[in-house]
Formats: sequence, C-alpha cells, structure tokens
Amino acid sequence: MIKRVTAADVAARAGCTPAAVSLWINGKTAGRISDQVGERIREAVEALGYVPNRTAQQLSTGQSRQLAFVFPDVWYTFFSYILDGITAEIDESWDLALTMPLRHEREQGGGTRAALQRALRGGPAGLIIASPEREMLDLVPPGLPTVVIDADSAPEHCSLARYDFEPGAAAVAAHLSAAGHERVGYIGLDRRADTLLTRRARLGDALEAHDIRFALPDLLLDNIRADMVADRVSDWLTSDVTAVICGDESLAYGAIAASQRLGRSVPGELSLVSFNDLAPASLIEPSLTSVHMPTYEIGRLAGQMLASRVAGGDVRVETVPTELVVRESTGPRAVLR
Amino acid sequence: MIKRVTAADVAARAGCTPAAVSLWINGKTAGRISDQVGERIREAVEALGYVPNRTAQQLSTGQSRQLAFVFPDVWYTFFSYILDGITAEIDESWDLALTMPLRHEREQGGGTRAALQRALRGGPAGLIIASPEREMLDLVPPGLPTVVIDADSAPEHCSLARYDFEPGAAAVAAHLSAAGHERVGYIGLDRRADTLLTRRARLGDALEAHDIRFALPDLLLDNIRADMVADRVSDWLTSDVTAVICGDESLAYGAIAASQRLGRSVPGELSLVSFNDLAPASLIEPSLTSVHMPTYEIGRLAGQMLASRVAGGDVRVETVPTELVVRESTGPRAVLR
DNA sequence: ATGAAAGCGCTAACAA
DNA sequence: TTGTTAGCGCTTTCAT
Repeated sequence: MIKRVTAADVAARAGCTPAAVSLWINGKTAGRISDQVGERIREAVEALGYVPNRTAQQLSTGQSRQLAFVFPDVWYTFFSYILDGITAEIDESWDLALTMPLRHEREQGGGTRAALQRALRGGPAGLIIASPEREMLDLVPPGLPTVVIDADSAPEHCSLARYDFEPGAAAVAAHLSAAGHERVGYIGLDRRADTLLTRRARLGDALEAHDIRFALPDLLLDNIRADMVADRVSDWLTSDVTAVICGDESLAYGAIAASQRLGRSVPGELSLVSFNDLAPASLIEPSLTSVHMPTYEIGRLAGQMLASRVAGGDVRVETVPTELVVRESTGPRAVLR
Repeated sequence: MIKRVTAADVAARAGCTPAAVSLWINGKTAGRISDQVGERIREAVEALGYVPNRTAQQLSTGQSRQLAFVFPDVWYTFFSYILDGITAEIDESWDLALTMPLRHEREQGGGTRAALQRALRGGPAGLIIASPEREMLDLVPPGLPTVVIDADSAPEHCSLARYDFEPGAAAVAAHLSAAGHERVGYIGLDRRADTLLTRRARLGDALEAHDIRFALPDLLLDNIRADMVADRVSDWLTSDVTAVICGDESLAYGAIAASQRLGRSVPGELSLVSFNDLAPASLIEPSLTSVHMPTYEIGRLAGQMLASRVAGGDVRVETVPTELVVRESTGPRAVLR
C-alpha cells in the first residue's frame, strides 16, 4: 500500500488531535467540535488531500463499506443488466466488489463456490449472489445481509429476488401448440443452477399440458460461445423435432447458426424459442422469440433489498413474472421430408 | 461484520502467543516454531475454524491482496473479454475488485474519475484501468503498480497495453476505396477516451490517403443501446454517404437497424464498417465487416504485466496490431438515386 | 468543547 | 526456540 496522508498529519496541521479529525470527517461535529477547529480541519483536509484509510476504519469499527456481488460467468450480458440495476440503488459511500470464478476455476467446472469464498474473505457488509448453484448457499454466514437473485429458494436469512417462469413457459407451450408443433428438443446449460433447472421443469410441465413431447434427449452444454454451441447442435439436431427451446438466449445464437448450416431455415424448417430475451434478441436475423425476464428490474430490486437489509430491515422475498415475446424465429410446424 | 475467531483465541487454546499463530499461519515456522507447538496450533486452528482477518493483516502489513480493475461501462462485452484475460493470469490468492461508474454518475457523464477514486480507497496492491479518459490518469498514485489498457499513452510509472489502430484503419480505407466509396460518415461515442479519439484520427488519416472524405459531420452518441442509436442515426443519415464507419461495434447494430428502417439495405445501399469485432459481429445479419481488436489477448497481457509489476518487475509498454475482417456488411458503392 | 487513551486483529522487531 | 511489545490508522469512550 502507498504511504498516504493520515489523520495525524491533518491533526498536526490543524492543531488538534486525530480524534477531532475523525469526528469532523464523520460529521459527528455537533457539540463536539467548535466552528474554528472545524474550519482548521477542513482547511487541512483540503490542503493535504486527506482520504481516510478504509482498512483502518474497517478494523476499528468492525464495519465494512463493501458490498460483494458474486456471479458465475463474465460472458453473460445478463449480469450487466443486473449490475446496472444494483448500481442504480446504492450510493457512492459503498464499494462494490465483483467476484467471479477465475478462468481456471471455470474450466474445471463451476468455481462459483470458490468465488463466493473469495468474496467473503474481503469482509463485506452485504452480499448479492446471482444465479447460484445448489451447493453454494450453505457457505453464506447467517447474519451477513444477503440477497440471492434468480434462484428458486434461499436460506431463511437471505432475501430473494426471483423469476416466476410459469407464465413464460405456459405461453411458449401455447404458442408452439397453436403453430402445430408436437415434437421438440431442448438445449440447456450444464450447470446445477436453480434458475436453469426450473426453466426446464416449468417448460416440461407446460408442454405436457399441450401434448407436446421432447423427441430428443436434452442437449446440455458447458459453454455459451456461439461457435462451440453450433458445433454441438449440429451433431444433435435431427428431423425428429420441428422446434427447439433454448434454456438461455446465448445458446440460441449458436443454434440458429447450426440450423442454417444444416440447411434448415429458421423459422421455415425449424422454430426456435429461448429464455432470457436480452437486447441482441431483437437484433439478430431472424429476431428471436423469447421469454422475457425483467433483469434490470430484478437488479434494482436486489439493490433495494440489500440496502434495506444492511440498514437493519427484514428479509424479503419477491417474485417477478416472465412473459413470452413473439418475434420471427417461430412459425408453423415445418412439413418434414 | 461477523464476530469471528481471532488469533488470540487460537493462541489460548494452543497455549502459545498470537504471534506464534501468525508465524505458523504464514509458514514462517523455520527456526521459530517447534513441531510440538506447531502441531498444537494446527489443532486449534482446525478445531476453531480460524481464518485470519484480512483487514487486520492489511492494516498491519500495509500490503493488500486486492487488485482493482476500473472500467467505464458495464454494457460493453469488450470488458468481459479483458476480464477473462486478466483472470487467466492471476491466482486465487488475489481479490479482484471491479469498479465502474455508478448509474447516476454515468448519467451525468463519465463518472470514471469517481470510479477510480472509489477503487483507490480500497487500498489495492495493483490497478488496471481500461479505456481511460484523458483526465483520469493523474489520479493514479505514482508507486502504485498500474497497467493502463487501451489508451495511447500513460504516465511514466504505468505499464501500458494498447492497440495499434493504424493497420486496421489503413485496411478499412483500402477496402472502401477498392469498392468505389468516396463519401463516408462516422458514428462515434461522445467520450474523451484516447482509444475512441485515436480510432477516429487513424481512420481520418487513412481515408484521406485514399481521397475518401467525410461528407457528414460526425455523429457522436452518448449511449450504445441499439434502439437509442437507431433513433439518432435515422435523423443523421443522408444520401450524401455510401458508407458509414462506426467507432465501436456496439454502434453498428443500431446503425444497421436504422439504415434498414430508412429503406437503405446493407450492404446494397449502404456499407457499414466498425471497430471492435466481438462475437456478435459474425452472428448478426448481415455479418459485420469490422476492425478486429485482440481483446482477450490484451487482457492476458495486462494480467501478466500487473502480476510482474506487483512482484517488483519493470514498467512495460506493449502494442498489439489490429486488422480488418471483411464480412457481409460492406459492398460496392451504391448507385444513389 | 477538547484531549488522552484504549483497542480493533494482526505482524514484525525485539528481548529473553 | 519462545514470549513480549509496539505499532498499522482509525473510532470511541472517558476524563478534563
């Protein structure tokens, strides 16, 4: 760490004690610091460019001004939306420490537990965990204000902001059914995250209610890079299905590419639906029919919940609905050769 | 912060002093701690679940295990690539604290200075700053190991990893010239970042060498959201130009949408080129002709440079070339009505 | 209204 | 080889 100006330096210049500087800095000046001394301190702080040492403050008070945000993968724009929501709700007195699996941790699968552990050792005052995996949440110290985003459930002592996938999934099923589809396939992410498993489960229920069945075993991928997805999809996709549902938007881009490479046009010869619906969904060609998840909103919600929690408020659980946005990537069931 | 087990607790149980615990924890046991005491400490640490308090360590040693990464905007996937590169080069003993402008800071323009200040008060051992603005770098304390990414220049005491835009820009000019374009327009981002200004400057030089001129005043935007970009482009684009160059890929998506909305097909009636070339460039329709910037590689480079700098190595400056990737969004000059 | 002093949990220099 | 002591920079309680 770099040698910096300390409260003692300021005190020396202002002709008072470090304690007075502390009081003044923290605005606890009422009935404690006279105006003259206050003014001298102000001048000295200004002149010396004094900035309190957070580490010392933290050690002294036992309170950190750091909020930690743990998320599984840098590659999902999804987390940009959440982050944007969170930062809209917290003020500049907080430090936001983002923690994600390191590259080698990700390569050997997951790494989110390790990421959480690293986040914890920074001694945060509050914690936000996005799209956690099953085995992670038991690491969260009870007593640490925590909000979990995008999971079915969380420990008692954690606030929770989650999606209700039921309406979105029901709409997908109704939409595909109306278009005559009866045999579909599912492409998912190979991670044990609540949110992913639930999307699949709600979808399964909804499709069953419409007598639509999965005609291929699910394709589970561990990577969302479009080119890698495209390769795997090419080997998997057969003429057994007339529609494919992707558990996440990121997978759909590769699926579209693969489908076209195989000579099956979208939506002419294959319909494609996804979950997530971020900005690119409406930009690609064909634009993507997708279950919209209000992600910026859930980020704001999480930010609010954490702020209130850290301030001593109660644990809250909020659920926001999803809905289907129909675009160009779905159409009537193809007549198969 | 949660009440935790301290070294004193461990010492009490092991029948030694806190100092011995510290030595043992830090592996400085040679000739200092006997095997018997060491074993008792090990047992006590184990039984009590002792984890050293980072804050106290940091205050005591003056050394933090935190690396700070400052970047201007969550919305650029660009930074995901960099982050991916950085995390490939650092090990788990480091905490990586990401800092970006808060939402309200961004709204009133920039906020990157504020973000840097927030990063600094965490007392990082090293610093990476991506795509800085002109007035930021003077805030960096000399003596703090720092690497600047994606800027023309940096203070003496900072390492620098930058792009050479000259080859990319030259290729753009040659490509457009060969296709017969003579009048073009430029869409940029309204931020005083070196990288953006330099892209524009190198492009200007290169086009001039090919007698291609800017037939419209540059359109400078403060937002990269495709829908907002599209609106502004619609008002700006005229038949004076047959090709448009975007300073960043993110702008091109909106530009394509706007162009098509105005009834000018791409590339039939308008050619489009961008800088940056991230994954979506090859996925959208038409795929984007773009100046490729090796961003993951520059992230790794930065990670290496910082690691070596923190370990006492020298300041380094590295420059990586850019190159044009020709795809579908450019074609022969349109015959204008 | 002000100053002195203790202590947060750890490390490092010192003495024993 | 071990134990003691003095800080790191700040906050806070207690005298003055």
